Amino acid sequence: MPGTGEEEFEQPSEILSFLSSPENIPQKQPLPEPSSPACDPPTSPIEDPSLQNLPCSDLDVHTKGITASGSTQLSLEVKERVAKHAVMKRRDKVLPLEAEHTEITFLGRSQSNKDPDQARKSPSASSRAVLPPVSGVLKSKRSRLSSVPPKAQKKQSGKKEKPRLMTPAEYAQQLLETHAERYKSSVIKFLEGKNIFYVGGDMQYAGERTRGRMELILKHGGLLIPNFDPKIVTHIVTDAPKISTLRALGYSRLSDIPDHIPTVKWNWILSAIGRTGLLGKEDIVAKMEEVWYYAAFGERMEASASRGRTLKLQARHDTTQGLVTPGALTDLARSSPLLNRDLGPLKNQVNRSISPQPCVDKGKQREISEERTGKNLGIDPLAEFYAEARAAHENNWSHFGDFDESDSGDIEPTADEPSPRVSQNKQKRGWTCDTPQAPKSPCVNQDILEKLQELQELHKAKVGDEEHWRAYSYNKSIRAIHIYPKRIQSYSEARSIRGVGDKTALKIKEILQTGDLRRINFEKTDDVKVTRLFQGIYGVGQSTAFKWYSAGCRTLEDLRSQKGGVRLSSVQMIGLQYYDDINDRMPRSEAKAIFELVKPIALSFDSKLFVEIMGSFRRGKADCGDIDILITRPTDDGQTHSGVLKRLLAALHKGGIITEDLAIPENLADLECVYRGLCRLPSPGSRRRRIDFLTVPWESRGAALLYYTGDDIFNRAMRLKANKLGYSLNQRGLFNGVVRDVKDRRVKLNQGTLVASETEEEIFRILDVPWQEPHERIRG
DNA sequence: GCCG
DNA sequence: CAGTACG
DNA sequence: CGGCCGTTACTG
Repeated sequence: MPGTGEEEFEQPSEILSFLSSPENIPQKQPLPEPSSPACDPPTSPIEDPSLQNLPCSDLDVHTKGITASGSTQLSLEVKERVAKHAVMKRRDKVLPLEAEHTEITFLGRSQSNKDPDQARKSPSASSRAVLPPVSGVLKSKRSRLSSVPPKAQKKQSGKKEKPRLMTPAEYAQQLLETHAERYKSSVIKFLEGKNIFYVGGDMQYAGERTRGRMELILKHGGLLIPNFDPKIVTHIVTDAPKISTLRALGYSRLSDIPDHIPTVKWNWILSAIGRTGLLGKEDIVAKMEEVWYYAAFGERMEASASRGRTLKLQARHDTTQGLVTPGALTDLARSSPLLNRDLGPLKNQVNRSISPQPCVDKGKQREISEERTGKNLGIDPLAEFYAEARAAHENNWSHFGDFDESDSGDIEPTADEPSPRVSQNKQKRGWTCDTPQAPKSPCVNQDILEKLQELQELHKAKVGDEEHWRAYSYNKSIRAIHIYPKRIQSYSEARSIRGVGDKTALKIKEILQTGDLRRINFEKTDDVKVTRLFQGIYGVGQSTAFKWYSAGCRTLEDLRSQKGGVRLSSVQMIGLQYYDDINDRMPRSEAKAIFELVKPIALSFDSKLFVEIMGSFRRGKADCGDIDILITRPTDDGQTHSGVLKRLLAALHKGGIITEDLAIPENLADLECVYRGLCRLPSPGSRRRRIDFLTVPWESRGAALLYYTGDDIFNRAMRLKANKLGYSLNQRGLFNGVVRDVKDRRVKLNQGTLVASETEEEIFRILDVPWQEPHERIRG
């Protein structure tokens, strides 16, 4: 990936001439072998590395924490609404328009209109609100990918800790003496009240990494303890191996560490830093109570876990009373609650996509942004570390089971000491869209998952609604099990998980007992295998696949030779031709490269266009199945984007970027169009990639962003919730007062009134769904 | 398939 | 209209 | 027992 993220797009004209240069001759892809292994449909995509760990409890904290009273009220209202709606439904299935709701609607809209600038001031807004082309989503993504230029921070840190060699203890001591002035910058002091002993590894020399980390600890309100003292220290933070850590502590065994002092990895702090834009201080602090999750050594985990809330009290006790905590620091922390995003340009880059609390009410938000505008801090010496934190946050580094040591015998929290995660997981209510999920990649129930996934795929390939919903159901159980923290031990434990019913629990039991699931081989019949193969062709579903199977076709070659008289549509023909290309995912960088060819062309037609890449790319995935591009345009000058898609497609065709059309909108001049096609990089050997364009009216950009960002499961969950609340949500907006057919609830008799559509957060808020960044919207 |  | 696809 | 996203959009 090319680096800095600062490079500007090439000039449109250059691009155009490049595109039309004769050397870009599309080359034919070889046809895939009939039974090539790649024929298997893309099953269970690797989990997104960009996921973060937000346990479900965030929901609670969300609503009671920073979330202002206003939104709590909204919450309540939503609850009432659900109840009311349920009753109404039973009676006559007609939805009332409530007066109180109109008010909310009004509030919602006024928020988005009143202060359009505000979105821009908030660094995270770029991903939440639609912005003019310059500061779009892409930019924030790019800057995140790139590493922050180290120059700026070197300068400052060089000034302070000259070449002088210091031990970590000495450095810590020095910091303690001098830091009060230095860290008046506004960040969330989530380490306040915590006395931290940091072990970097080398006890003789405090390296750059150690020094930086120590500064970060102080910067976030933590108290750095130079020399370990179990009476003072509340947390040990270490990335060093067991031996060196023990040496630093002066102990000989891990068990010598007092039980009340959790020993956590640096990730513990990193992940908190990574959340500073997403959560408020209380939320982060609460989050950090889950020290067991970041345990540095497996065998120390229980000690940390059982400590639980005693820690909080104790920490407070130890510190605020006497120990250092300079007053100035505390004051500042208090006066600037939510701020770590305005630390100058560098910092902004790093944190740009972080969002504030979704539900923060208007007044509060203004407060914050005003406070922010006054500040003018220079370059943050710690920018590099923020980048690191950001990355950790997004890449889900700190997950359960990620221990440096191999001796993790009893990772499992004991049954009588259920981890916070367990209770969260057993949540009995709530919508799928409400809770950001962070599946732990090495899942303790991996074997079960694999079997169920296999079964799901088999059912998915079959014909009929019944099978369809069966597969759907498997998907839900799989997700539930994936986030279940413990190894499932029994039928009843499996049953206790929401989404796992009798049948699945029985299957799990069989897997536990025999290590196998006979049902899989039972279902894995020849027709399913072939059907699955055929459905890998774009434009072929269960129905067609089965038809072809019935006609005697068994391989892709059979289809090519039209065995049994089967006929392929033109789209299916293309799908067959590029079977492997279409079914493979592309690296994120390639999606970006293609997008960066496309965007300037569009902008060359009209510089006011909003052109953004959506889908899995916007969700931060490392690989993308396709490229989804959203196009719209503000209408404040009386113009629209009508017609640009037509021109754009023509240019892309001419440039050999778009090679095949799969679906062309009926009227290319409409403001709202969907185009699907294949494209490729204009370089030799490049493969065909799926590309989609979606154009929408400017007013519905929020709903469109929401829809086009996905993922699919998240969207369905949002729409389901909307429906249950009496709304209707689609890519055009959130509607209220929809009257549905009494006989068939799915049929709407009127389109309802528009409630929200201009910004994503508006829709989140009205539906009372905690705000989630694109990368947090992964449910599949 | 699961859930209400 | 059914089938397929999109997130 | 009915619902499980969308009066989604495009193809044929």
